[in-house]
Amino acid sequence: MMGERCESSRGEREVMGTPERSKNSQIANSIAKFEDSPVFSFLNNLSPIKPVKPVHISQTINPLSFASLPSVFSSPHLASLRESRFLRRHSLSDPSKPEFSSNDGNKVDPNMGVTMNLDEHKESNPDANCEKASESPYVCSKLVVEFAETLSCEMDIVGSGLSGLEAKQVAEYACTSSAFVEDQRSEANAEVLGNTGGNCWDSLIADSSDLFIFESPKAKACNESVDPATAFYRSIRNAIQNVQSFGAAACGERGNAAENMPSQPEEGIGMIENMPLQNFSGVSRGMKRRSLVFEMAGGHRKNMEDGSARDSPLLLTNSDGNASSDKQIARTKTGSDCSGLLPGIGLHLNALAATHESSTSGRLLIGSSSSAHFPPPTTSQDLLSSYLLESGVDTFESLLLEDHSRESGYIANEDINPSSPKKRRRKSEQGGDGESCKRCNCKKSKCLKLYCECFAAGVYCVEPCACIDCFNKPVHEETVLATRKQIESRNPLAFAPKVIRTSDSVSEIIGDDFANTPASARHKRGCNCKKSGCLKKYCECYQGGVGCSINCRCEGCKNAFGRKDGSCASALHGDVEDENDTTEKAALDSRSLYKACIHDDLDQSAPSKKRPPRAYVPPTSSSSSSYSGFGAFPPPPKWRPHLEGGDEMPHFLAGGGGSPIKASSPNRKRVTPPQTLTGLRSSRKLVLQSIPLFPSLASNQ
DNA sequence: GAGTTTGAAACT
DNA sequence: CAGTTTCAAACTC
Repeated sequence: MMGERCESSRGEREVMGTPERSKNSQIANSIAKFEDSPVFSFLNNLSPIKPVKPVHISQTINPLSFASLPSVFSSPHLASLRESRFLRRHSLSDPSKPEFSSNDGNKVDPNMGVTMNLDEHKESNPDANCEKASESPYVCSKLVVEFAETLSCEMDIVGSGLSGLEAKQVAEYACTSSAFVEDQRSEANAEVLGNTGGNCWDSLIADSSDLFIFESPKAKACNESVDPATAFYRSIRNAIQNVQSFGAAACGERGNAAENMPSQPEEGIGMIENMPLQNFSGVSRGMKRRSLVFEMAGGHRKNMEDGSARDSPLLLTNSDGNASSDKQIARTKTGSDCSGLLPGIGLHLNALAATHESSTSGRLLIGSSSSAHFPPPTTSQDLLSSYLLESGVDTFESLLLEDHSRESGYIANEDINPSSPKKRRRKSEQGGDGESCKRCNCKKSKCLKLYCECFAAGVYCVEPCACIDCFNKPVHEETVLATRKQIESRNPLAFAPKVIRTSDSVSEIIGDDFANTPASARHKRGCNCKKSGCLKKYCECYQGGVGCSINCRCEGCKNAFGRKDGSCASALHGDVEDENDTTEKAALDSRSLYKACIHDDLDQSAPSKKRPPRAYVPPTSSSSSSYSGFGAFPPPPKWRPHLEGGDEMPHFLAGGGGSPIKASSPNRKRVTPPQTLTGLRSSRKLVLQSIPLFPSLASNQ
């Protein structure tokens, strides 16, 4: 019967491996099926295996709910990485392997939502000690693989330190080491264990190692291993620990790290054990946030890993039998989240942010701002993240102003359910984090056009949306994807942020001559305003908080952040000759906004009578630590209006130069290559260099 | 809350 | 490619 279970689960996983057919619901169903099955009940009664609350597969835009997917923008490189990883992991858990032919009845499907007590398992398995010898290095090697792959992905995206190739080589090295250990492990199993039990345990680890809270004696034995993979892993871990210690020390005012470390030594060790992976995964998680939404298709494979292994409630307790909390589950999720990177332009931009961040700060990207779904900083790595944030390095997200401004309302604030769209809007405009409360109000577009802010932002509509006949929901995934694809075919940058802006705070931190960066350099394209004078939020430039540039075709531009003609934003200096009250108000707003922004770092309350454009809401003091990464409301960027006009534009947005993306701008808005990029510093160059990672839509079709 | 204005997006 | 229509947000009253 147990063998059948293994077979069954394998078959199911193979099905799940088919992207088109692997869905969250299937995962949920499979988990539920297992838990509801008599077999599960039987196991539950006979063994220390305990059910764990299944992970809820919600329909919200929870990044953990949606696997990343190879959307049309998915990077081939990453895809290959993911693929190789997938295959490797799959083979490791291949039931056809000798250990899977075990007659032992204690086989447990990796996909099952169970908690397994390691000690109990060992007791039931007289060869556990032998298994310890063979398995530990394997586990470590798995970690090495996970980490190295994560590193590869991260480095690939970040573009700093190691090149993608180098990182990949690291990953390959790790894989080689892993294979070596795997071979040894197999031999050991064959020699010592033969066909006896406990081998499904190996498969469990193979499939779920990244999820395990694993600090059993085996893991400790792992630390004693001398295999190169383990050594590699250890060195990396130590390095990161050092950084974390540094971060914790630097965050002394927030409480020392020790205070925030778990009281349970085991837990603490486990945390450290998992730190490297988690830290990277933190970054990736944040990055994933935005694009997860439409990534269903590509997420299937990931679902197989994430859903069946990582996101499954499968847990291993440590030797003390301490059940790991859900929190730990989240922490233990590995950095393989990189698979979720770069699914779409938004993601790429997230990656850009990260690139910019790492390249400018010269620091390894460790940790990220915590997600709203994640616990507040209570661990050393969280402290480190906080440190980074407080150091002004909180701006992976800050680059994504437009994304922020749009997305911030869609993901994080699901607790607001105003009675009417306008109330909702008003409420969002009045609330402290009001900007994050926006929801769409579409009536005719079915939320399948760029008119819909949710759709345009790459997120599903959520309940608080007041849209009518909305199709922008997970249940209409195929429609959404098809529509999105269609739109992207028309304009590959349709879902790109309308305004790209680097982080002022970062610039300040790194000493960038911020004033030398024209606001227009961040334009995706210019506005086309006729009547608003670019002084109202009708104007995308104004709304985005950047000045107009020659890319704009606006008439009578009075953009407070920089006029098209390149003149300084006179509105900011009070010399605007307003033609009417409206424009005057706008100018006042702009002044207020400017004041608010320039004092942002000191006083994060906007003194303006009206709320500034939502993209510029000064962050609350707590936002940096509580806001959730890219998709979920990045702390409003610390910014200043850019007073210089100009016509610089990122390469990739310009659609020229080395970018594979040709922006066929609707309305034929000029999307021209920058005439000069002299103002771009090295960090920005790195950002641009990473753009070619975005495969054009055409290349994927 | 209803109605108007606006400009992006979509369409022809 | 230019003109027109549609659309939903922004805005006003």
